[in-house]
Amino acid sequence: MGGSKRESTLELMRWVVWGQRRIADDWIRERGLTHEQSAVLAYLSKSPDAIQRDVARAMRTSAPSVSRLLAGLERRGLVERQTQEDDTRSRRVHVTPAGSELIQGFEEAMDRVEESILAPLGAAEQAQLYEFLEQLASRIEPTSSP
Amino acid sequence: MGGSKRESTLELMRWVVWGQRRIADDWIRERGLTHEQSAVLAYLSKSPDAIQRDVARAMRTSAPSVSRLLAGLERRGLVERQTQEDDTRSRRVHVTPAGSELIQGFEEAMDRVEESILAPLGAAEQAQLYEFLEQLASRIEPTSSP
DNA sequence: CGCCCATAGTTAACACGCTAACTGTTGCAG
DNA sequence: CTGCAACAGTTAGCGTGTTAACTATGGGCG
Repeated sequence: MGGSKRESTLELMRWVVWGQRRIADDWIRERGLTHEQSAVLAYLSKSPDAIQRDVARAMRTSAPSVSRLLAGLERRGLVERQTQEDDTRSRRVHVTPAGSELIQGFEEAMDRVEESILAPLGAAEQAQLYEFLEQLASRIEPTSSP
Repeated sequence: MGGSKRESTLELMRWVVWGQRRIADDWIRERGLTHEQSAVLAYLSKSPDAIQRDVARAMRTSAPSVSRLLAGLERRGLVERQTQEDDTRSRRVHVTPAGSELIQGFEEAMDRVEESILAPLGAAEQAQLYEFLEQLASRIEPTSSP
């Protein structure tokens, strides 16, 4: 009680994101995965020719995180990494059949989670929210290259 | 090249939040703190009689995280914890003068960060965005009690 | 050709999030 | 009064995010 403290816009955003993770857990934990592992598997399913650096950029995380994450997935037989012949620095990553089967239905499940989160808003409001966020995000992205 | 992939609303939100953390780093890292430590110090400055459980609820994190985080702050002399006499299970936490001085100006700095993030939107749009998020968040919060 | 810098990936160290398991205390029911 | 559930806090284990330092390869320039 008390504490009718006004939350900031960004606090609300953090919180909605947290709620989304919470709901998505149902699908993800059922398969013994983490959010990050699921996201990477889903990305790799759509980008079969990616090298690790591509994964890092797409997930907006660091190279060390990707290195560890993929090592874990490889240990479980969900992905495989093979060094390129023409450039032995980079390693191409591809999802194994086991990984492919495990991540099946991920996108649809996440879409349903998002729907349930956005449900309190009407279609027009959802579209407007999307536009607002797009404007904010577009000012963030270009800054990522020092 | 390629990948003009449409991002989901929640992806955009995660991304804006990430950008906010990035900008806030300037203020926080300057003082040798982390985001979580700053947030906890700021919260404790406004809630002097809090026990650790209160901190966990306010920060929306788990009891173990708070335990470790406060142990670290205590080691640096920024907070102190003392067991209650009437209920020895709980420990009241309060910020030391050193901690109070270090966190001085945090709220204002975070307000400025938020302003810079929301700058692309006009005042009316910011208000509308806030309302949308409030509606979404209000559907999330009550769910936290199983 | 050889030096130098950029790139790809790894490892290590620290902090944090979570769950599970544990200690210790409080309080209520039988 | 005894027993047991609820509660506060801690510890341990795993996975992730970050930075810093390191290896190794690729490509350009003197």
